[in-house]
Parts: sequence; structure tokens; C-alpha cells
Amino acid sequence: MRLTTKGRYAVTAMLDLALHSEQGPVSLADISNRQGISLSYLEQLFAKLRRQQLVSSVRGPGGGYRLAGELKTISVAQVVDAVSESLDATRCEGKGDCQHGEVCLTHHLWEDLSAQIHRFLSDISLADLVQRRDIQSVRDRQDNQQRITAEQIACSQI
Amino acid sequence: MRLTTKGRYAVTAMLDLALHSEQGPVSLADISNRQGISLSYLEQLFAKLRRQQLVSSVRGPGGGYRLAGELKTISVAQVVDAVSESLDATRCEGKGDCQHGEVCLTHHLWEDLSAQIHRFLSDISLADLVQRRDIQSVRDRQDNQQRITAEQIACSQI
DNA sequence: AAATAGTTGAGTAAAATACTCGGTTATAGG
DNA sequence: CCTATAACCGAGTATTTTACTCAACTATTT
Repeated sequence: MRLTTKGRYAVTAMLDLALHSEQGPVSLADISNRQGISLSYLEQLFAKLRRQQLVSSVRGPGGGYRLAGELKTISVAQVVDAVSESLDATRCEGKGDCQHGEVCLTHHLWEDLSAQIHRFLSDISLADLVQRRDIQSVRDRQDNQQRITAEQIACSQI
Repeated sequence: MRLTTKGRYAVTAMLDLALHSEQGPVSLADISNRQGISLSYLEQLFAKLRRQQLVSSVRGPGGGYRLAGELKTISVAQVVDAVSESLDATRCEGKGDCQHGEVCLTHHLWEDLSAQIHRFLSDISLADLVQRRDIQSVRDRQDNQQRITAEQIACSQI
């Protein structure tokens, strides 16, 4: 399990989806505006999330993405794994062929750590995140900002 | 705390140092041979490790690096932190200015995770690693391979 | 028919990673 | 003093990943 900003983007986007999916599917354009992630990048991330069946899509006007399952059945670990495709060739990542076809010195240490991180993130579901107070306050701020921006755009177009 | 192969290289090198520091300082050339890490890359890593006072250096013939402290006082977390210089601009890494000067949705989540990983790696000292059975077996294999290679070189030069 | 929004692919700039190269300085041993 | 060793230092570079742009196409709604 690799931990980069890519996985963080994916979790942030999925959480935004969870927070706004009450009134139908959520478009990537909305997520892009709220979370400050580029639309095209989101498209790439969601292509992977869809392939892993974490989200389902609705095409056409009013369309967007929906969570494929219950909030509490989707873990942060699943989301990170979906976009990380960590079967890469980085030494000590897959099988133990780190050094001349044998395990390297710290192979098992990193295996332990990986398991630890995975366990931590597997225990956190989107449902858990949605209930966090710090996330709710950020959500409120973002929703207000969005409303203000939308009004400003509306005003400037008169 | 970021977790990349860079930190893994550093921990592997420090562990090699720990395993071979009984008979005086260990040269980077030796570590490079045993662990398959390029010499110049090791130089860069050890420059940082020295700046963080995790190792001390001895110049000249027979010189090399020594651990600056006791085995059990050096944690894996310290080593990873020394080479990671993670005061980078990656969103949600330093202060909470992830999005328009405010914290982003998952800021606190990643803070929690970071603390978790840091705690895990802080509890593991080089002394702990040296005692691990899996590491001792890899060490034996590597030491033997090195001896064989050294003999082959000696033979080929006759 | 037109607008919306997902889907796909190719290409690209910036950053991080993992090096290489070419030197210098300090020091031990002859 | 000379020479070999090995740390030190800075610049440069190939590869990969990240994060993103652009352009087209398809499905669906109104």
C-alpha cells in the first residue's frame, strides 16, 4: 500500500461525493469546484474507482456519480488501493525479489508496516468520516463558499 | 511523514551499517555492494543522515560511517524523517492551508494517519531490527554472497 | 436538436526519484 | 612527502510519478 497525494485526492473526492449524494448523482464538475481538483484528473481517478466498483455512473444531463455501496461498506483503504495500483516494480513492494531475486534486508519490516497502515485505513469507513465533527465543519464552509461563488457568478452575468 | 522508497533505502543502509559496525567504520562502497544501492545516491542520503546527527564520519583510508548513538536510541522514524524533508508543499502536509488557505476535507484524517505511522516507526529501534530473525538470515546470506564475490574477484586477478 | 456529463486516449509540465560524473578535501600508511 | 582511500560537494540527467490539458466521442435528458 502506497500513500501519496493521489490516494488523498481520491479519498477527498469520495468523501465529497458521500456528503452531497442525497439529492441524486454528483457531477465531477461540482467536486472539482468544491475540492479544487482539476476535472480531468478527477475523470482519471473516477475511471479507476468505477473499475473497482466503488462508484457507479449516470450519464447525460443531471447525471454524475453515485456511491456503489453503503457508506459504511466503503473503507478508506479500498479507495486508496483503487487508485494506487501498487503492483509496481518498486523494490520490496510485491514479491520478495527486492535484491537479486531475494528479499532485501528490510523487506519484512515494510510488510509489517504496510499491514499496519492497511488495517488502520480499513477500519475507517466513509460513514465514519461523514460523522466526524472536523469534516462537517469543513463541509459547511465549502458549501457556503460555493453558494456565495454561485451568487457572484449569477450577479456578474446580469 | 511521507513513506517512499527513499526512506526505505535509508533504513536499509542504516541497518547494514548497524550490522557491520563492530570492526570500525563502514564505507559507503561496502554498503553499496551489499545492498545494491548506488554509491552516489548513498552519499546524498548519508549527507542528510549526518546533518541530523544520526551518523558520524571518518575520512581517509579505513574510514567510513559510524552510528552516532546507541542502536536502541535510533528509531526507524528518525531515519525516514532525516531523508524525507517533508516540509514540502504537498497539500495537507504542513499547516492547514490545503485549500484556499483553509484545511481541506480530509486534512485531519491524514494527520491522524501520519501520527499513527510515526508512532509505529518510532517504537522500532535499530536494535530491534538487528535482533529480528528474518533480518539475521538475510544478513547471513548477504555476507556469504559478498565473501564469494570477493573470492571470485581475487581469483580472477591471479 | 441541443445541452449535459460521463468515457476514452493522447500528450505534457512539474516534481520526485535514483542515479552519474567530476571534482575537492582529509587522512592513514608507506 | 606521496599516494591511495573514502568522505564531501555540486551540477547534471534519465526515469517515473503526479497532476493536469486537450480533443474527441457517447449516452441521456429536455
